[in-house]
Amino acid sequence: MEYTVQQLAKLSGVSGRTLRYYDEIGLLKPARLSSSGYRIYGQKEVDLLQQILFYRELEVSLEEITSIIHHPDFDLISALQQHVQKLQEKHARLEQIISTVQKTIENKEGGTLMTDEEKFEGFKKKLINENEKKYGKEVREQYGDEVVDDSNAKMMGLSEDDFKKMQEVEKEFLEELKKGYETGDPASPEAQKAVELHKKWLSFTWPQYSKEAHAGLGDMYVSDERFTAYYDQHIEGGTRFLRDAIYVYAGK
Amino acid sequence: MEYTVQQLAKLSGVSGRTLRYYDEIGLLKPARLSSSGYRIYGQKEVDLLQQILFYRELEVSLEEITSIIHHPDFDLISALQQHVQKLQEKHARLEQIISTVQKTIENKEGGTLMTDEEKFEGFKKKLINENEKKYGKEVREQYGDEVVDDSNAKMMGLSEDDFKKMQEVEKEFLEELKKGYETGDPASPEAQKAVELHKKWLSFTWPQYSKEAHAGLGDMYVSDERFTAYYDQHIEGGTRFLRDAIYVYAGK
DNA sequence: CATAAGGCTTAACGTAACGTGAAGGTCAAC
DNA sequence: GTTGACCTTCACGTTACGTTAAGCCTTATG
Repeated sequence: MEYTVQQLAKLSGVSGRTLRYYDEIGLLKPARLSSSGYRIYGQKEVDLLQQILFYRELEVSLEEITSIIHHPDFDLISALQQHVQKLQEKHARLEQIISTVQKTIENKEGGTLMTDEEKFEGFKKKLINENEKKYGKEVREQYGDEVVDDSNAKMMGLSEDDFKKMQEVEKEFLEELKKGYETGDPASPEAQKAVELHKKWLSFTWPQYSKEAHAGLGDMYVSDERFTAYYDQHIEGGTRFLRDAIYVYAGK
Repeated sequence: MEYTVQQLAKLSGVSGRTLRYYDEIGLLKPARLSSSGYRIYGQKEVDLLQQILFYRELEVSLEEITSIIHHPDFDLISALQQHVQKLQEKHARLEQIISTVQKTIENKEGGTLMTDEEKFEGFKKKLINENEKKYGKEVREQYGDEVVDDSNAKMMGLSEDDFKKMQEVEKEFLEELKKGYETGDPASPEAQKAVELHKKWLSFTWPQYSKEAHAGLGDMYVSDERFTAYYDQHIEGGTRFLRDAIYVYAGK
């Protein structure tokens, strides 16, 4: 059986362009040319194309396929074994990616589809989770388990009403921090008022307040990129300024 | 914090070229240019880049990322859902490919390392598995479990000697089919002899023969691409011809 | 026999996401 | 003042083809 480009294309499912390309790069040349220059493929070429498509399925590059096809002494097995390993890694990675995308969707959906009540619940839990994960260890080491657990318990125990109040206080605090920052002086009345608002904000979740702990928290803010990012998002350099203001407040 | 190209590159792990490219396509523009034309990135750009890299991790195209980043009203969720579907298809496909590669390795290894006995065993088991997976359901529905199970049992029970005989009969059958096909007539003596050889071949594994079942098998051959590919590989259009010949033989 | 439809050819540009020089300006340090 | 490390803008290379474009060949039909 002999085939022209289009016939072989239909037979094999690849495009005519692909066959011409394979000819161009020397991967699969037609058996002969017709008198008018048409490419004519024979049985051998059909079989070869099957082989090529097989390796292509395996995501082997055409360059490698050319090697495999043209050098029968090519170490096929170890090449395939390496290949299967790469595929498995890719497979695992894809799994990871899919689950991340799904989680992202869940979160985003949560933001648009959940009731305010549910949102509130989810938010609180998430906050505690994140705090636990990122700072739990550090804080536990410095202040002991009781403080952390109490803080979490208190946060979970917050009513939605209190939570809203807490958010309002935070907003007030950020505004005052900005005013203070503009004076450039951590000891300015504005900066000190900001620190007091910060203290008020903390009392929503802190079991008991101490100036030392407050100052320590300021240090953590500065040294931890997540907090730095959070406060600097509102005021560039605000984190350091807040720490300095807390130092003044705590008389440190 | 302000960064030049190279500094942000080190910070984020991408190349300088990548940052210039992102500037070029409007995905991430620097906060400003220095007096000498250097790109200067600020905190906002660092955060944005983080977002971009996050979506890139999820294999979202830069074009889509641009949409997501620049249009807050972009339908993120359905975009991500479509995306996750694509990823899952890719995932399933990869699985398929991996199993194909592994089978190939097995075969190649078998070809060089296994004894003839083992080769023979593996081949039979593999055949049964594949038949079961692809046609088991169909055949079971049509002829009942007993026929299938008996057929499998019989094939497993074949001696190496019988198996070789079976292969010889198949070869004879294919040759006769070709002769019949060349006459163009399914009722020709050659074609009918081919059908008889096919019957003989079947009896190696079929518990009992019936003309109805034989004719049904002919239909399945034609409707199932795997069989079509197998028979047409030897004789183009041979599958349909075989079915027609079986019809004649069965008086259908 | 002319013409139209469809298949064939080569040539050459387009794609995605950058890598890799080349040619030349800028900046901090010695 | 001169290295050397950075920065800039071109601009071509990469992979495996897709997509016109211009023009020749073959076959069917009026």
